[in-house]
Amino acid sequence: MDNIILQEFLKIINKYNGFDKKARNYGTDKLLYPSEIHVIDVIGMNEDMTTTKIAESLGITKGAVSQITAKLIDKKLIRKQDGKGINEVYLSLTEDGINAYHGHQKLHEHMNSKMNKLIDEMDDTTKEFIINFIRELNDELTRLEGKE
Amino acid sequence: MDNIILQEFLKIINKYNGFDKKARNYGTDKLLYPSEIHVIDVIGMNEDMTTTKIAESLGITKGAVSQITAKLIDKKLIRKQDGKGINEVYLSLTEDGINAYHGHQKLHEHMNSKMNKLIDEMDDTTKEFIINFIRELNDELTRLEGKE
DNA sequence: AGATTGTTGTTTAGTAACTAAACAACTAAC
DNA sequence: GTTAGTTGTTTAGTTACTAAACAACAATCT
Repeated sequence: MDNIILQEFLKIINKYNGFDKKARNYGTDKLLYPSEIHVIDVIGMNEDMTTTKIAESLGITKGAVSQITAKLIDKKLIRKQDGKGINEVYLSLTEDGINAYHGHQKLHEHMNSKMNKLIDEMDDTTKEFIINFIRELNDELTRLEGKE
Repeated sequence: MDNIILQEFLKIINKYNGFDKKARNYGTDKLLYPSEIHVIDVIGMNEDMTTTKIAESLGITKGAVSQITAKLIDKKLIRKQDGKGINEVYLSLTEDGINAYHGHQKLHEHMNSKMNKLIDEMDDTTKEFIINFIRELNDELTRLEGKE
């Protein structure tokens, strides 16, 4: 009985994971690949983002970010501006970029609002339990990350 | 307060997801890439697996499987045997392959047993709630999969 | 028998998503 | 003024695929 929870949990992880793996339009006329919408997402969520900061935020190299942003500039979804620091270049969304950003957010918000609704229905004891459960699981995963 | 649950939940998904993304040895002397250990996993879990059945099980093309199995045969982790059906070729693990399979299983079992321990601590009402929560979330994700 | 259809697995060329490393361009500091 | 430390870029290489053409065989149809 108990491992129904585990099984269903793993199913969710797989599905959520696969969710951003397809190329989508996000309401624009351009096809956006997963890596591209991820970059748009961090630019949309933060101000004055640079190549280096995006790389840190996504946990990839700045070379990779440079390649992706070049494609996004080509598609006219982002643009470059002079930054404050030395050699710094700020990346910001164009109008089309903002549309894609909102399109992507909307998809996730739909799912997140569903989750929040379910969370709201819980009583406080259950919430406490879940928070604990999730935190301990997180710790365990962190511990396992370095292994072998 | 409530969105702590959501945030931590998303963190777990990301971590669990990234878990099998690194090349590992799994106790053998060969470096195994994610796609390779996934193929070893399905061969280890099922009997009389063929290229086509592995492809279906993993949701990728048989061409992709053919490429991965060629590398695994090269690394002497799997071998081919005549199958029962027409043109069918069964793939099975070598001794090294079995070791890698067990090494991989052990890592996941460690994590799953941790989860099961946490689940065991819950009372039945909480369990009911979680099962419901997870099922509804799963349905929602399935519904969103086809969108846009 | 001979041609068509339906399987099996393989190969090829191309793409996305990276990394690592060398590089250029600039400034600050010794 | 040279060295060191940033910023972003480019290149070559890798993994992990896909799509499509292909070969090899068996079963069916005519």
